[in-house]
Amino acid sequence: MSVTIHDVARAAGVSVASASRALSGRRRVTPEIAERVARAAAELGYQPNAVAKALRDQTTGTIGMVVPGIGNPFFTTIVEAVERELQNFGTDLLLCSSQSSPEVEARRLETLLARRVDGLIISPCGIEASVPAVLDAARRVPLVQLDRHIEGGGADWVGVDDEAGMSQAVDHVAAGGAHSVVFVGSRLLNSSARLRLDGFERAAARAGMETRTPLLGDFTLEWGIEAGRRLLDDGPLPDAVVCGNDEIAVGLLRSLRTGGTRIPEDVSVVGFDDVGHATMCDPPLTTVRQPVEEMAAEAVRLLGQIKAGDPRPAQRIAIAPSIVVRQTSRPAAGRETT
Amino acid sequence: MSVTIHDVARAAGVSVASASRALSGRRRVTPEIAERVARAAAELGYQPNAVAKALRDQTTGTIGMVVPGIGNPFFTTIVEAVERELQNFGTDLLLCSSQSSPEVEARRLETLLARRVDGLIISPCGIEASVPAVLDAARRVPLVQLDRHIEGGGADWVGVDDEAGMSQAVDHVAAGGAHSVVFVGSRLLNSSARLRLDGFERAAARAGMETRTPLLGDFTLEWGIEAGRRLLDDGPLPDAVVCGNDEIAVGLLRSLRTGGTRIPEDVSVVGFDDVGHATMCDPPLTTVRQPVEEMAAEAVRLLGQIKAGDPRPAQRIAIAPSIVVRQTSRPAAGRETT
DNA sequence: AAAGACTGGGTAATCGATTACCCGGGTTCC
DNA sequence: GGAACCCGGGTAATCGATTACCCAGTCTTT
Repeated sequence: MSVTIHDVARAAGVSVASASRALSGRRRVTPEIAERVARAAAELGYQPNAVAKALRDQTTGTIGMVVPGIGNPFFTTIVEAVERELQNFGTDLLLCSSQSSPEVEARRLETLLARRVDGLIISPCGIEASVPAVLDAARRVPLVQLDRHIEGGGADWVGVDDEAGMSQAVDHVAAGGAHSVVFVGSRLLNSSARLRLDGFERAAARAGMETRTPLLGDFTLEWGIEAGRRLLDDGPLPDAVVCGNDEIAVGLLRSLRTGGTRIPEDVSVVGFDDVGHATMCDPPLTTVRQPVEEMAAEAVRLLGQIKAGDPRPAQRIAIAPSIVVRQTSRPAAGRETT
Repeated sequence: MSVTIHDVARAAGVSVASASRALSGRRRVTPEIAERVARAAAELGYQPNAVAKALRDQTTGTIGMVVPGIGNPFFTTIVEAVERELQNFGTDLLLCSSQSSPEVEARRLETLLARRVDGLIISPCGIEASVPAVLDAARRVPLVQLDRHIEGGGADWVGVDDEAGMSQAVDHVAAGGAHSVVFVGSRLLNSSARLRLDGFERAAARAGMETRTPLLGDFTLEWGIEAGRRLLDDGPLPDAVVCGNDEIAVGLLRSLRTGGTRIPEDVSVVGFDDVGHATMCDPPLTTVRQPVEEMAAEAVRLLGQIKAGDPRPAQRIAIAPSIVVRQTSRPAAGRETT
């Protein structure tokens, strides 16, 4: 059994109230008592019970975070960013994975709420399927959606302007001389998948580029590799491929190159996210960078502003991404017709 | 304010004791009361407060896990495996990153203990630096070390037999005809780094192979790339390179190949861990597989056996790894002298 | 010098769920 | 018919930290 404030008080020969005051410093005590309590606490190795404190204070000092999975490096970087950001507030992170399943997601939200987290940050795995669980949670505790979001405006959101990002990607390959472009992304179950495809299609139309039916699978390396093979099989390659995320782009790169395609001479490839290893694939990947630190900071800031139960209009904060040009795309200078 | 069991009891017109009994089923109540309580709970949307329950029961239903970082894919897979394993027990995981810093690690352990986790799983970031924090934590709560461990036998451990793994790696390249081999690993701050180097050196000596001074950096892709460049600069390449983990191996592969080296014709490369993308790099990586699921299951099982404060000799469970041969190493058949 | 303000101490209520303990009414058994 | 038991209900203690509230002593102020 561990040592409580009663033990400390007894050892110091004072009441629990004095012990608590001496330790928290929230009311003056005589130096004499402060000293005795401090010594007793140190000798006994007293460590306050956070559970009891949480019950009494009605606040746990934790926020819950639910992401589709930590296998995807984009989510691990955003989790790390959120964790760093929360450290400034002495708040701990309870991390859960929904394993891209709306049922698991709903269960995880339930247990986080039962544990009385002070707030929630979630990247919902489904655009429609996650609606009830997310809205229900948002009604009970401050909640912000980060990166992905549900349809409708029921809950706050911080993320990137997918439309603007896709515009940059498409305009960039167009400036590099591409006339035809194809999109390789994920099935349209979540908001990122949907908005990036939409953004791509609008941008391609605006740029007057020729497109084909998009290839939609998962946001994984495996699907990128598979999609590359399909492109090779399906006859003449497009001038450019714009991908829904970097995992797909890296996989695609790999299978196009093993198929003998030169990147970027034959085909330009652009990713999305700018995860760590985008710089380290071969050749280094041109991609649309998500300002992860800024998004995390903004999400935490917004979370702090929300007062539970306050019927305030939901905010949507879309941060502008920027393209970072590396070596999988032809530069604007080298304009050549195919 | 959220709905408590008192609200449910009042709505159902019974005492809190009856409400609690009806909901938990831990003592019989009349069907009449059971029914009324169930209806009241459903109507009010009652959800038990896990904080209050934890305080009363002296158990939180959570275990804490501390890993050096979730950027390293090996740790994300092992975290996922542990999470899956714990689900079977209705236990939640509180995940923390030590950011490879013993100070951060000690702080994280403190806050997990303050939150009264029922147990701890840790992969200590330092072999010596983590000793006090780990032993102190182990004294207060069931604790098992997973993968990495501190020196001495002060706390239980589940991991892989690094020595055996390295033997397999070295014997495999030797069987493929290699006469010289170099080790590329991490600086010797943690147990994995140290034991893998030791294992490598003993195995190389036993196999009668020529070695050079090992290259030691970090367990990262970046270091693998850098180490590859150094090998290329330092004159004639060895017949084989054995790496401390897969990240290093993948990076090394990349820079050796861009330097014009053929893999595995000129140099065999072997990794360690068998993380997901080892199959998907180019060419697919020969590596020593860690049985992550089994390790996670064993760690959870062991954790369940430990009774806090029970002075029981610490156990060390080393699971045998096995090499998985892919295409970065010459097969035993193709024996050729260089 | 008396009244009021201030200081620093202690007692006990509080947070919410569980459960030890008690009690009254109905059965059972001799 | 009366003692012993069982069953199912309620009251209140418990977990540990914080703090509202109270009180005694001291300091100010007029």
